[in-house]
Order: sequence, then C-alpha cells, then structure tokens
Amino acid sequence: MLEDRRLAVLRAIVEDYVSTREPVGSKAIVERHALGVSSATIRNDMAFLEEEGYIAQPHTSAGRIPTDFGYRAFVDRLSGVKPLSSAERRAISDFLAGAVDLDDVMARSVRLLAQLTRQVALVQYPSLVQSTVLHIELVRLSESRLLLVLIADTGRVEQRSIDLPAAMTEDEATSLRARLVASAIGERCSDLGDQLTPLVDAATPELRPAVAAVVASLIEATADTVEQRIVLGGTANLARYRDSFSISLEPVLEALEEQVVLLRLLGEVSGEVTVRIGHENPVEDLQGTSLVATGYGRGDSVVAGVGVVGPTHMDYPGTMASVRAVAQYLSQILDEN
Amino acid sequence: MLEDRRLAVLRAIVEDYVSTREPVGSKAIVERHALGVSSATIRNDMAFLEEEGYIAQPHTSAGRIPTDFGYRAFVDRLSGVKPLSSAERRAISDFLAGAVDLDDVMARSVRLLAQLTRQVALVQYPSLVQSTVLHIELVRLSESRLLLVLIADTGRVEQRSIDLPAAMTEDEATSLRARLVASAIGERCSDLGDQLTPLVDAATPELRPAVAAVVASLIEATADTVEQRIVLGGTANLARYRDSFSISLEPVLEALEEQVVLLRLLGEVSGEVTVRIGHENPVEDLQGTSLVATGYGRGDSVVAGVGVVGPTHMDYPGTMASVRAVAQYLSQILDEN
DNA sequence: ATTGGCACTCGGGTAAGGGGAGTGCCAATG
DNA sequence: CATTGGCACTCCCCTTACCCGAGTGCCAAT
Repeated sequence: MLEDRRLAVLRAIVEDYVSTREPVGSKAIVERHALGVSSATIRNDMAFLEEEGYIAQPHTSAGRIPTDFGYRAFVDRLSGVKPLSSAERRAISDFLAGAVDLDDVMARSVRLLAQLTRQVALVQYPSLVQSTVLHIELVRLSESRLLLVLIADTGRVEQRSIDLPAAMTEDEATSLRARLVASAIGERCSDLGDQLTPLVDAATPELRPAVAAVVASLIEATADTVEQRIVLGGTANLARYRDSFSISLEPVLEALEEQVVLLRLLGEVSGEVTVRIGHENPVEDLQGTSLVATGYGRGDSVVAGVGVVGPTHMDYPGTMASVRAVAQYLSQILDEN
Repeated sequence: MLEDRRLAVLRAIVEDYVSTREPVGSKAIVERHALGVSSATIRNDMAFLEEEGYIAQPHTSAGRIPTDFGYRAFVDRLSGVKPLSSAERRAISDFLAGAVDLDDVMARSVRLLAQLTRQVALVQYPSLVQSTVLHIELVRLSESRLLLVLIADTGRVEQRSIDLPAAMTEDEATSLRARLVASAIGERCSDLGDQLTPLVDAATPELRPAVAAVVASLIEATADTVEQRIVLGGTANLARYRDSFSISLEPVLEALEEQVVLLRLLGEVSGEVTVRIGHENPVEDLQGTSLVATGYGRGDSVVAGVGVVGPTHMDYPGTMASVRAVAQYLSQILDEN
C-alpha cells in the first residue's frame, strides 16, 4: 500500500520528466496525478526514493529527476508495453510491404523505426552465420579475375572479386562453379569451411591455388567478424536532444559511426526486448544514452538485431512497443522468403 | 596594383576567418600578413570590399566576415588547389587498396574523405545507367519466386526478388536465364528495356506473364530514379560546427538523410571540382553550408559523384584537393576492374 | 593614395539583485 | 504512525546595470 504509492510517485516523476524534461516537484505531481494525498506526503516519499537512489536533485532546491536506477525500476516494475494503435501497425506493414529487396527492407526499416520513435534507429542485416546457402555464382571477369556471389536464404547477397594467382579458362570456371554449387548449396554458411576444403584437395595441381583462393574468399566473406552489417538512421533526431547528453553529442555521433560499437550494442539481443539504461551501456561514449533492442528472425532463431538509441529520458513503453513491432514485421518478411 | 592589394585583403580575411572563426579586424590583418601598409589603409580597402559585397560586419563595431560572394571570389580568383602531402596520398591509396568489394570501396571512401576533410562526406555508387551488364543470374527460390541478380561492369550488384504470377519449373527458369544472359550481357543498362522486350513477345503464351514480370523487374532496377545510391559519413563532424549553422544543425542532418536531396547535390557533377557556396545551394536547408564535389569514372565518362558538405567557412583549397584526390583514386580502382 | 589620430559604437563579460519554485522540518491531527 | 498545513530557507536563474576593449569611420596631414 505504502510501497505502492511510492512506486506510483516514481512512475509519476519518470512520466512527467520524460514529457516535460524538467525536474518534477511535489506540487506538480499532486496536480497532474490523482494520488489522493497532499504534497507534503509526496515530499516524504520523494525523500525516501532519493535515499534509495531512484531519483536525484540537480540542485538543492529543485525538483527531482530519475536516476538510471530509477528508470530501471520504472522499466522493470512499472511500465507495461504500450500497445500500438492500429493506425501505427498499418503504417508499419504498409511501409515495409513495398520493399523490393533486402537492402530496401533494411533501409525502410531503419527509416521507419527512426520516425516512429523519433530517435536513432539501428537495424542489423541477417547474420550470414545463421543463414544457409541458397546459391553461389562465379563470374569470370577476365582471365585472372573472378567475381564470387553468395546468396543466402535470408536474402543477403555477398560479393567478392578475386585476383587469381594464375589464369583460368572459361571451362575451368564453369566447372569450378558447378562443384561449388554442389558442395555448398543448402549448407549453413558457418559450415562452408568444412564443406569446401575437400574441393581444394580434389583440384588438379595447377588449379589448386586458384581454387584455394576462391574458397578462402568465400570463407572470409562468411567469417562472423566481417560479415556483420548494421544500418543506422535518424541521426537528425539526436540534434533535438542536443542538451540532454552530458557534454555534447559529438562523441555520441562518433560512437554511432563505428561499426564495432554498433555490433557490441546489438551483439547480445534475444527474442525479448532488452533495455540498457545509461551507465548500463557497455560503450563509454554512450553511457548518457539508453538502448532499446531486440532480435528478429525466422521462427525462434534470432538472425539479427534491431534497436533504438536515445536519451535516458525516453518514452520506454512506447519505444519498446515500436522496436518490438518492427522486429515482428521483419521476422514476418523473412519468413515469407 | 590597388586591385591586387584589395584581393590580398580579401584573401587574408577569408584565411584568418576560416582558421579562427572570428571576425577579422584591420589590425589583425596587418599583424598576420605582411602587406606593407597601415591598418588605416586596410580599413579603407575593407570599406570598399564591404561596399562591393565581399565581406560584412556582424555588428557595427566588429571585424569583418566573408560573405558567400566573398568566398566565391576567393575560390574563383584566389585559391589554387592545395597539393596534398605525399603522406596523405599514401594514406589514401593504402586505405582504399584493402577493399574487398564495391560496398567496401564505397564505405572506405566515405570514411576516408570524412577524415581527411573533417566534414560530412558523400560518395555515390557508380550509376547503373552508365554501366554495362557483366552478368545476369536468375535463381529459383521456390516455384513461384525468383531472385534476379544483375552484375554491372562497375562492380555493382543489384538484386530483386520476383513474385511470379504462375509457377515456373526449374527447366523453364534455366532456359529463361540463358535467354536473358544472351540478350543482356555487354549491353548498357540503360538499353535493357529495348533489348529485353523482344524476349517477352517470344515467350510461350503461358510463360509470357512470368517473363514480363522478370523483364519489368530488371528494367525497374535500372531505372535512373531508383538505382542511385549514395553513402554518407562523418556526420559527427557536423556537431563540431554546431554554432556555425544559422539556426541549428537539425535541419541540416535531416536534409542529409534524404536520398533525394543527396542526389540533387551530386546530380550535376562533372570531371572538374565544383564548389557551391551557401545560398548557391539548391537545397533550402543546406543554404548555410557549402558543397565541394566532383565526379569520378572510367576514362572520361563520369559514372558517379563524390563530395563533401561543410560550413561555408571551410578550408576550400584543402577540401578541394582531398575531394579531387579521392575521386582520382576511385577512378583508378574502377579502371582496374 | 596613405597614414596617424581620435571620437564613437556596441558586443560581451561580470557583478548585483530579486522573484519564485521547491525543499526540509515541525507540530498538529485522525 | 502516516498524513498534512505551515513556514523558513536555499538556490537557480532571469534581469539590469555597468564597464572594458576591440574595432570602426572620418579627417586632416603628408
């Protein structure tokens, strides 16, 4: 009962602070939320909440602001996931339905998510490691150059051009292509190494270096350090929060331009919506921001992540709902293929 | 003689303002530049330059700032293109040499250019319209879905998945693929429409809708409104110029997220380095910025653009040199294929 | 044409002051 | 014992006033 009201006060502070972005005073809470008690009571509760680390005062005589710990409690114990309006759901599905290929799906998703949340959106391409080979194509660009195209069942298409150690005839290329196709199609990309090394051994001595180069290139293309791709959108939204980030937004923008950083952010997503608040964030330059992320994929295997980066004082329920909805639609699109 | 000195004064103002970003006074010019005249003389010249619209005073009693018109004169009449240091040239060539495919080349270029100029970099993928078809691949995903892959001689790979109006057998797909290959390879992408429509007419009545869908998809993929792609990098650099842009950088970031806007920016590049200063810019939200851009391509045909967006008070000679150098290396890489 | 001198302008930094929102504490109350 | 009205207190921040100094424009002299 008492505990309940204190949580209600925390909720009120978080909600008001998120919407006004100004320290919340006891009086404001009484006015905007019908808690049925006086401002003095609220003040007592606030003193308690501050004691426990949920909220803080920017200055001795100002209202209260939620701490990261306070947001954490809000997310864990107070916020249901806000349901999206049917109009929003329709907008999402319409928007993604028009995509012509995987690049387009990714580009549209990131744009959509940025619009919905008014924050910076991240969308990761389906991981090759989690995919199987749908097709392999080998195109002879010149007598000593090949173009290798790998098509995965998730819609990803990877290309590599290969400088051969020695010339290769058209017939040789065609035959190599056939052998690659035979050994690789239907296999998981992560197993390509094991599947293809026999091809190198089986090749004639003069062709062996060339085959080795092709196989190496194929393995390199599917190595999980290289193959990850993440697209980013809505950075303009950061500018609206200019003064929210402790110092400036330059380090934030810089961090977001590093693929490595983005990979760390989306690296541990699961089927559930994950929230990382402020200092919970592993990336130092992003410890003034929060991350809301989840995974998407076919059935229950997560093939990639999708998420949003924004100020710690974001609308968590709304953002979580949007991220989850976009992930669901992405999964659905993947399923259709 | 007199005219010469006035231009020298303009140059001094531009250079000092670019490096200090503070209004330049007559005294400062006398101190930093050996013009051999007194500050009173400089003041007379400055009054003249202001009369003519080259410079302006932010406040009645402050130093002078170049106007867009002043920068224009500086670029046209005063600035040679600053040569790059050999270390810089080496850095460029090393950086681009490690690229494994076209996506990688584009990503590296944009990153490199952003680093060199410390501004926002734009790199456009080689236009399909200017390319010829190197290969076409048709993969049967299911009995009513095909994946179409188009490989251009510029290294671009486009993919589309196609929902067929009716089922198609493996043999039919193989045969269609062969016919596409025969008609399309070596043709310019822009001619694909003319080259491929006969295939539709030649198809059997039951296959005709399917062939039409494939051809339509191929034509759509090479339509010049759709096929353009531009990558963007170094937006973090904008944050460093936060106060340079009249209002805020939000509209600038927003404009830069619009593909359409980027296309307009790089739409009219030629082999020469083009500079658009402030209000010369066609995009309203970017009229507080300058664009330095040029084209790259094989031989003398320009296949795409590359450029930089930054504050009007940028180091034009240096930026022009970097943009030109990156374009040259891009052309070279394209030539090697 | 160039220059030194000089009065003038005005931006921006610093200091002082007051209003107001918000707090913590206390005594009273059911 | 939780709740409440009252009240003194604390600072933040906005406004005002002020001065300093860089920079200018003009003028008379060379």
